[in-house]
Amino acid sequence: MITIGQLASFAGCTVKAVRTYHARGLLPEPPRDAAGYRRYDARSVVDLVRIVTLVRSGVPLAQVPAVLGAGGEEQQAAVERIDADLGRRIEDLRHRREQLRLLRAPDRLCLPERVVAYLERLRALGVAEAYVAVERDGWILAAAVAPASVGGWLPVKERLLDDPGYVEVLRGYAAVLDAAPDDPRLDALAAATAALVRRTPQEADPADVDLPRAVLDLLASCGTWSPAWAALGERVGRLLAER
Amino acid sequence: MITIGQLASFAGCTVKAVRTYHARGLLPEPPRDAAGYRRYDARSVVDLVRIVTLVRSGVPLAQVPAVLGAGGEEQQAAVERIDADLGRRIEDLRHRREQLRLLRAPDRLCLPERVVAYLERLRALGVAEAYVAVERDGWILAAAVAPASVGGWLPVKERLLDDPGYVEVLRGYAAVLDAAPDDPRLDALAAATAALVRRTPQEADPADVDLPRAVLDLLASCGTWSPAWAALGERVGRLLAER
DNA sequence: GCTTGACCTTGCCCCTGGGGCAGGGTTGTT
DNA sequence: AACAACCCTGCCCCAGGGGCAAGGTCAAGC
Repeated sequence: MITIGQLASFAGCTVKAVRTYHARGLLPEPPRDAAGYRRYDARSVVDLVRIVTLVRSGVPLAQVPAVLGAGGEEQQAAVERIDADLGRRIEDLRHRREQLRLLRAPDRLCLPERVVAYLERLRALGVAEAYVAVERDGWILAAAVAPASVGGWLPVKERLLDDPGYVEVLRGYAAVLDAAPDDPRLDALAAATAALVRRTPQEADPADVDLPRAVLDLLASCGTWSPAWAALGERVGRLLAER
Repeated sequence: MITIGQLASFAGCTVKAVRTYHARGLLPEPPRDAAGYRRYDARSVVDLVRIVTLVRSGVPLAQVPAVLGAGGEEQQAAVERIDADLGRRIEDLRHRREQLRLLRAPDRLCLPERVVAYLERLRALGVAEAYVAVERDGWILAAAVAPASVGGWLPVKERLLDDPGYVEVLRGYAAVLDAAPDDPRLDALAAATAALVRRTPQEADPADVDLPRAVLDLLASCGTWSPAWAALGERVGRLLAER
C-alpha cells in the first residue's frame, strides 16, 4: 500500500498528473486511509505505467481508454488515427517554420514576389526608405482587400517607373512625406502632379469596377497617411478642376 | 471606415481573433461609432495582416510585439528563438510518434527487449495467454519499481524455463488462474511447488537486498492477483514450514 | 410600419495537459 | 514540541481561440 507520491515516482510522472488521470477517469480512484490519503496497490502501478507510456507516445488523454481497453483491431485503428494526427501536427509545425523562414527579410512580409521586386526597384531609384515603407504598407493593404486587382495594378505602376517625369514627382512626394500641410514645396509639387496627370492617358482601370465602396474608400485613404499628402491631394484636385 | 467583420475577412482571420488581439494589446482598439461598434481604417488592416502572418508562421502571440516592433538585430534574435522553439516542438512530436510506432505490438508496451523475448518463450511453451498477460504485468511492475533489479532476475527466470519440473508447475499455475480458492487441484499443485522449492538451490538474490520495504511488498502482492494463487501461496508456505 | 436576417457588443465557460499556489491536515523523525 | 516532508481540495494560469447567451443595430423587403 503506497501513497500517491510513491506511485507517481514509480511511474515517472508527477503527483498532479496522477490526480488529473483520476479526474479524467483514466485511472480508478483507490481507497482512502483514515487520514483521507489515497492508498495504491501493485495494479495501480501497472495501470499508471501503461497510461504514462501512452501519453508520452503522443496519445491524447481522451484516447487513452480506447487504446488501453480495446482489443486488437479497434486498438490498431485508434493508434493509426493518433499517428495520422501526430503526422498532421508535425506537418503543420513544419509549414509554419518554413513560413517563418520566409519572413526573415522584412519586405517579404505578406507580399507576393513581384511586389517585392517593385519595391526593390523603388529603392534602386534612390527613393527614401520611409517612402518605400509606406508603399509596402499600401501593397499589403491592396493584397488584403483586393487581391485579384493587384495583378492588374502592378504592371501599370511598373510602367510608370519608366517615365522620368513620374519618378521626379514621386521623389517629390517622398521628400515631403513628413512635411507640414503648409510646406512651401507643396505648391510646385501639386502643379507638377497636375501636369503629369494631364499628359497621362486616363483609361478606367477595369479591375477596379467591381470593388465595393468600402474597399475603394480604404484604398483611397492610403493617400492621406501623410498630412502633406492629404493637402497635396486637395490642391491637385483643385488644379485639375480649374481647367 | 469598416467594421470588425470586414476587417477580419480582409485579413483572413476570425472576428474572435481580432478581439483577442485587442485584448492582448497586439492591435490598438479603434474608435467606436455611435452604436458602440468598432470602426477601423486602412492602418488597422495593414497591422492586422502583419499580425495574422506572424501568428500563422508560428510566432506565439506574446512574441508578436517583439517581432513587429523591434528593429533588425532584436527582431532577428526573436525570430531565431521562435524558430528554435518550433524545431524543438517538431522534434518532440516526432519522438512521440516513434514511440507510438513501437507500441503497435502490445507486448512491447513499456518493456525491454529481453522481457519480450522471455514472454515469447512462455507462449511457445503453450502457456495460456491469460497467464502470459499476468507475467507481463508483473514485469511492467518490476521494471517500474525496481528497474535495476530486472536485469538480475531475468536470467534466473530464463534458466528456470529449462527445468521441465518448473515448467510443469508453471502450467499448473496457469491452469488455476481463474479457479476458486478451494479448487481440488490446488492441493496437488501446492505439493508439487513445495517439492520444487526444496530441490532448487535457494541463493539469496543480491539484487533484492537494497530494495525498500514498500517495493518488496508491492512485488510480493503480484502473487495474490488470483485468489487461487493466494490460497496456493498460503498452502505452500505451510508445507515448507512443516519440515 | 414591421419583420427578417445579418451583424455587432460583452461576458462566460470549454478545450490540452498539467503547473503552481493557498490554506490546512498528517506523518515520521529528532 | 518542533520540523520537514507529505497529503488533501480548490482555485487560477498558460495558447489560441470556439461556441453560446443575451441583447443592441442596421439594411432590405413586404
